[in-house]
Amino acid sequence: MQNKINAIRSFNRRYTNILGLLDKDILDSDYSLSQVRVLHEIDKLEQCTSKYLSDTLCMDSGYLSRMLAGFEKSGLCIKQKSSEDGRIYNLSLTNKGKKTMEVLNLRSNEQIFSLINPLCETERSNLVKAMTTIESILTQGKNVKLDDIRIRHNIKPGDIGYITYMHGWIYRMEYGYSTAFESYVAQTFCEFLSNYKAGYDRLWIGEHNEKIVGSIGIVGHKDKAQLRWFLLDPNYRGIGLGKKLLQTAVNFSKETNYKSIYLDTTSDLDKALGMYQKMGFTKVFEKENHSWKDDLLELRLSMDL
Amino acid sequence: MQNKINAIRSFNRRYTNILGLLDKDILDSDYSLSQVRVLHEIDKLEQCTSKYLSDTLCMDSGYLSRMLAGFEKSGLCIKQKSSEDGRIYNLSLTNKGKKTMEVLNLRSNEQIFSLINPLCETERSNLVKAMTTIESILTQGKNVKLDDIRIRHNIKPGDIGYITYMHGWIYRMEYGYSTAFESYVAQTFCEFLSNYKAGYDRLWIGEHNEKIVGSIGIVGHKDKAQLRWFLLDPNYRGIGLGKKLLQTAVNFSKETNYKSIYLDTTSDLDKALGMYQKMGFTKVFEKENHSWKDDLLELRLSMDL
DNA sequence: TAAAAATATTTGACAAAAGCAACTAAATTT
DNA sequence: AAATTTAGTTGCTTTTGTCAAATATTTTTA
Repeated sequence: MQNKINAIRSFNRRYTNILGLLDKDILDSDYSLSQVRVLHEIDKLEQCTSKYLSDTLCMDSGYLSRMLAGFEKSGLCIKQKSSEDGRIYNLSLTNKGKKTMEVLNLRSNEQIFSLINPLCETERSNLVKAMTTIESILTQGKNVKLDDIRIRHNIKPGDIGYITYMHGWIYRMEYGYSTAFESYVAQTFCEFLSNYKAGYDRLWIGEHNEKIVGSIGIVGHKDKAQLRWFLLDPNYRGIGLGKKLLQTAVNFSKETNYKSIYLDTTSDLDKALGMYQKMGFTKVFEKENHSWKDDLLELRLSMDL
Repeated sequence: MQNKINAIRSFNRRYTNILGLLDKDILDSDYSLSQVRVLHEIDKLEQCTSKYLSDTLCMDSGYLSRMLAGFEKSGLCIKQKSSEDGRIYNLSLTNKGKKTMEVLNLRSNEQIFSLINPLCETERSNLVKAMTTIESILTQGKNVKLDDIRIRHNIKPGDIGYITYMHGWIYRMEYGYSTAFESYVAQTFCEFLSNYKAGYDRLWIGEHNEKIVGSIGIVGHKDKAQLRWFLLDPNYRGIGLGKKLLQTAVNFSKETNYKSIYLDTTSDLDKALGMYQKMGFTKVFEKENHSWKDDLLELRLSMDL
């Protein structure tokens, strides 16, 4: 634990410096960092109040009041007394305010550009993935919407390994599975890729800012489609991504004229089980399997298409 | 590119808030954030100067001068005129200053603890890994020392997939290899794990804050040891990690009484090639291989033990 | 239903933080 | 030896942020 705390503190110190450097530039403009943060919030929200700002940005309300008065005086912002509650003033940017934000955004974009410009494409991507990971963990997946997730089905270098890795840590964390399970997953991917037939086999990958957060696949066996590798990063559950992936795979199976679709799963994956059943899958048989964990029932579910 | 910039800006905004919350607490102490940052730097460095502080922390030298005078007055810090350069004053903490830092560190640790306490162990680990990734990318691997890297050889869930993933993106980035290569790597791991004999086969993993940054393995074939999966995260090169991993694998092979050690590599991995030759490996044969890329020579190197 | 409590915002007074520019003293370059 | 550069200091100023009290409105309570 102490090692982790030290690593986090080290990161925080470094990142404080980086943010400081980025903020320095903003200060070249006529606005201070706090002012820009406030303007950004007003711009983002339709219904913004002073209370909201002081809460989310942790600013003194008196300080804010004066700042907002300043914005109003310089024509960036207008205050409108709420019709429902006379204590509240709704804040919004004027056209001038919006233009100002555009300029500030442009400058900020340029800044970030020059930060990541020296990096190669892979590094940039890894950087953004890591940031996305941090955000998703610290916000526990809130603030992510289904539309933010892109689903693709071209397989790129790194995908297979990363999805195997996800199977490893997620099944370990949630169900206590051993390395043997991950090895089994790797095996299934080896088979998948060596027998891969475009148009009949497919792997879908759900990505948030290029970071893989979910997967599902279809493997053809004559007229039957096998559903595999259905997995969601725990911080991306509850937004409908699982349903969307499942639907995508089922739709593909229908379009490809498979007669039925089946999948093997285990008794402890109750959440996924419910999703399968809702989609129309029914149990075909069950048997015991102790490869990855004790007391495990292996189930086969199937659905006619 | 714009997507990445937006993601980074989103992260920066969120992290500004998080750091702000953490800093709030520090301000409960008698010291301001800037003061704590300065004290921390003086504590960290043996030879610290005002110039260094104003450069690294981006602070006004006049402001710093006064702050340092304050520290001296309250007995936290002493200034000593340099014997080599009369303009320079070396800064160091007094015992009182060190004790103050201890208290501040303790408080900061508690703060971070309460930040990550609600998370589960895997999330904490993933958080730290992501932070380590960001630091390593933005500092291009500077500031990492060999001692920071831990080498282990127990295989944990996620390891196999992650190392496969690393092979995928690194060989893609550096040599343009296709997904076929990653699939081949996955295949080798499947074989490795299904034939695994403790004491004869081994996989070493180099970790920085639990993030995998390098690997190497030995697979036994009767009296010959095969060296495999030698890989370094690009941002962790040049610190001697490659040499250490290679040495570890060679030592193990000697101790296990293998008569010789061999490896297969390709002509384009010139850096690794040099390392192998320095270690005593010599070329046995070469042949063409176009599986992963055009115009590739496959080489076998070997060394008697 | 009127008084009390809570909430959103404003205002005044003030202190701390930060920045700029001119300045000293030592070292380096010309 | 004079000019320039560098490290750090000092005086002055502005900006930023805080605290407490005040105002206006709404909600709760008796």
